[in-house]
Amino acid sequence: MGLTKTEKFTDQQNTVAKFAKAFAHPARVAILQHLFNIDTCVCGDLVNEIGLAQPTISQHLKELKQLGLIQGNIEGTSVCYCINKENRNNMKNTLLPFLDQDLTQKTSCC
Amino acid sequence: MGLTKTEKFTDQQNTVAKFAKAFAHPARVAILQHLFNIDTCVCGDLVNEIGLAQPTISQHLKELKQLGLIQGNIEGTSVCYCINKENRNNMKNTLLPFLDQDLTQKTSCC
DNA sequence: CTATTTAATCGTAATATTTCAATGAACAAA
DNA sequence: TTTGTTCATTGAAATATTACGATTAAATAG
Repeated sequence: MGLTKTEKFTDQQNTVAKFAKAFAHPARVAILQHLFNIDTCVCGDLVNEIGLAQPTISQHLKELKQLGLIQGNIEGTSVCYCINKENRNNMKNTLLPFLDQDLTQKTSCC
Repeated sequence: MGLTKTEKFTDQQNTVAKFAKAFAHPARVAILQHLFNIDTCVCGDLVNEIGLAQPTISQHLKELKQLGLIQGNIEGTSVCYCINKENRNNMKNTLLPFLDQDLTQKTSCC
């Protein structure tokens, strides 16, 4: 137990959940927000920006990278991260229809 | 450790993360989707719909209820669940601006 | 009152996540 | 070469999440 029964759900449902997990932690929200906001790419100043230890930030970056939402380029001793626009659009296109459904015609029974 | 350092983040970031957690599991995605889709309220047939044990579904429902996204009414021996539209709009208004940011003018350095 | 039905709760096991100190690897600067 | 900087990885501890059997609680049916 403690293990999600992925096979019980549709691909759609698993994909939505997977993308939602990306920003289901405030540190990853902060990282993404930072990368959204700046024009020029960020490097390790994320560690200063957010107040967590360097390995912690590194781990969150790894998860976002594995999801494909960000990518990193080595630049000398530092690493430059930025949004992967294509995958980010993917996420948008997956999540927006789920979030944005029109419920005005639905009757609330409770 | 193992505990999110909420105090390091802004209220906005914590709120986004909190709402994202709501559908960061495919079972909760399935529950929400089901409640979005039907006009009349659902009850315990969520257990049949999704293939998980009754206590497991009950637990996911509890989380969604605690977030305020759904509400339940007792109807005889069964319980009727439906979306709480106000809080659902709250979630929408919190998450959409985050997801839907325009990045076309941002330069990708990598 | 006694089943029966439905769903919440309890208890517990398994797995996942979050965090960081310590270490390592790659590069730059002295 | 040695030293310092930057970041990834490892290892471990703490906490959280997921899942379900067993039980309980509440309403209904007979």
